[in-house]
Amino acid sequence: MAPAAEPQPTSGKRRPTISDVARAAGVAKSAVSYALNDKPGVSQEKRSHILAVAEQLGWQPSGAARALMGARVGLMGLVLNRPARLLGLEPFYMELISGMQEVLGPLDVALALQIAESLPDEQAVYRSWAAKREVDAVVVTDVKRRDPRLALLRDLGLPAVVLSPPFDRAGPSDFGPPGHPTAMPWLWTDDAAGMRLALRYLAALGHRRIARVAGTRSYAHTMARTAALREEAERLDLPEPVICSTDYSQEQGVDATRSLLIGEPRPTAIVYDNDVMAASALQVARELRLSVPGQLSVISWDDSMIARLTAPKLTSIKVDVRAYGMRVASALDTLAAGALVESGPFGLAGLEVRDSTAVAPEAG
Amino acid sequence: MAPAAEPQPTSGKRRPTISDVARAAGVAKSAVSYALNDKPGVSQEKRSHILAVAEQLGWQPSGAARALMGARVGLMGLVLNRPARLLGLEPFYMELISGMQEVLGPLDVALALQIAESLPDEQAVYRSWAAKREVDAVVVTDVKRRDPRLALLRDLGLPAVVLSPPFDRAGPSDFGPPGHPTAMPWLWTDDAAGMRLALRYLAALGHRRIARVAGTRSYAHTMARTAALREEAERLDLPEPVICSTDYSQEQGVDATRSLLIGEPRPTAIVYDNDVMAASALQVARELRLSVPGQLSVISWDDSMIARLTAPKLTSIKVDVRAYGMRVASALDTLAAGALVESGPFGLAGLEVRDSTAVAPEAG
DNA sequence: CTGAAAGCGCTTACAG
DNA sequence: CTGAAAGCGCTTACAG
Repeated sequence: MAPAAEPQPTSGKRRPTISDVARAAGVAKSAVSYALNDKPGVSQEKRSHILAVAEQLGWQPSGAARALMGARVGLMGLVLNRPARLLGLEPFYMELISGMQEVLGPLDVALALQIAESLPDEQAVYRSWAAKREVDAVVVTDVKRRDPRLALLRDLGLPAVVLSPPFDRAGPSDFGPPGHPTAMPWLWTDDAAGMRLALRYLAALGHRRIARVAGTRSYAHTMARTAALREEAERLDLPEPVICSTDYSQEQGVDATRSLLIGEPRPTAIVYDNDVMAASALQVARELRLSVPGQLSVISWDDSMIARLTAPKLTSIKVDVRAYGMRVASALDTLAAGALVESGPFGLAGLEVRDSTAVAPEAG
Repeated sequence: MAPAAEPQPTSGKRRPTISDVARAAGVAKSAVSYALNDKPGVSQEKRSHILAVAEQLGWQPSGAARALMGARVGLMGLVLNRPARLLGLEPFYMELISGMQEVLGPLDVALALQIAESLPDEQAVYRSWAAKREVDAVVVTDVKRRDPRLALLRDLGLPAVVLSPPFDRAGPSDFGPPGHPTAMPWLWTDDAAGMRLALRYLAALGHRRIARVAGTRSYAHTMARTAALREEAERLDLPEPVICSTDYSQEQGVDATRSLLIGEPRPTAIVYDNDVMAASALQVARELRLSVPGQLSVISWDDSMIARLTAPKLTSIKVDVRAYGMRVASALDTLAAGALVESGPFGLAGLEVRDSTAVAPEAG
């Protein structure tokens, strides 16, 4: 944080520059610059005098001038490319942002938030940010296979943290071997592990007909979940799970749930890709006179506040999104300082068991 | 949005400046500047030639250099000063932001988001932003009486949109008479009207013992709601409503609800200051074996997604937060352009009637 | 260790 | 209408 509330020298006046400080301290501009930036070139005595004068005058650095010199601008970029109407509904982002700010706030860096309507729009934002040096680094979410944004960011030389699992074991092309730091590290929560956990738990409860209401199909994290679901079902000798794709919205969640529940054979458990859809699923179950968890078990993803607001409360795959945000923020800071960061998974997925899951009806 | 995807001239290279454009076009730097900024001083012919060359070279303005000259920086500031852990829970902010971006995105301006831990921290952020010219204007929320931030922003000369109702009829001191545009306009949703609406509806259903679980007591909007509640209750000849203050969190909402419901006389209806607390109230009612809406009517505020996820769905005081955000954004843009904006209320409060309200038990 | 000077990329009076 | 020049606030070689 900036220094505590100082009385404004003379409000409305032009604010002091290093020339003013130099004049007041009786030294050269360069001496002031060295002192202020803690660089060699001034005696200890002069240094402290200059600092005192600067503080007394209420001097503050000009971000514009420093940015002109190529310094960090103290801003990280985040472009959200989901339809705006869905954003208010995703606690994930607010929690991510609040975790990021936990780290960035004390560093005095803010988050530049933009909402884009399309992938080209999002890329235009990156171009503009890179050209204007408006941000030090960006975070990229919802990555698709051969995502054009990644190549663009590399060309632009804009450091980025990619919030996505890699597409295969070997990892994406500009990914490098593990232990190889890069200016575009991938940092992901362990989607596959979360899915396996949920599936094993349901299987242990005797469920066999397990369905899934997934988010956007082309995202890497969706694909990671899907692959894990299929593999684990096979390993557990369960029938192939039915998967419905949605855009994460309440509406599509409701539709998918309804079609699953009126289908044959009816699943006894459904895993959802977010809390919002799982919560609306409860209403569909009620509408169809199916008791949860008696006749239908429901597992949600994210474990946001929503999972605790419903009745019954939702069993949820839990990721510590705030801690994830903090990790992402420190990666951004490292990149902004010109250093490199290693790719890798973040944290452990857990299962928060609440009241929406129970033994399968046949097994009961 | 920036122009569509152009192939990078030579990626990794130094990006072109107006000097490069001038050289390539065979004109003076000043001519380029005039042409690029659509100012007089170049012939039409040269102008279009310069524009073509600039585009061909992939020239982009340097935000830093322009900011040095005092131009707009294309960034609006929003400091959130609620505890970070509560932010993920407030759909209000995400909806406000998404509404703002609806307007700001096409203007190519981003939102600088900071989370502050305290009022002094928040003020430090404003000082720093003002000194570094890091934002063009800011939005201020959760205003208290004699809020020090307002005087600070005025002194700093940082234009601001204040998201709060005024404290009294005459309005705050730096508020000016209606119809008087200012660099610090107040824009508020009609809290008083929303509260009156809710109260009249409950009274019409026969409720008399009506309680309220309020948010932070010192905020102007909380006070506006409280005043409206008291006045309207008196007008309707109802007993004075009991009011519990909270910090908007689920936990405090639960505590307040429980203490109200085990108190004597027990209220037959409770109005909540947000959706989160109202949703958790349903769980307290269940815990105490009180049926909603049979024995207890519940009204929430905000009408976010949460109101539709609970069972029963919540009757909610509805404000079009996204539209509000759009209005706020255009006010910010006007201020950033150096013009003034009039203070005033925004939009109409409505009541979205769902399943959490019914006739009062005595009247049933 | 210190001081005068050039330069970052742009805008804007100021003479021609 | 055009061109050479100064300046925004800072940093950084470069001589003393």
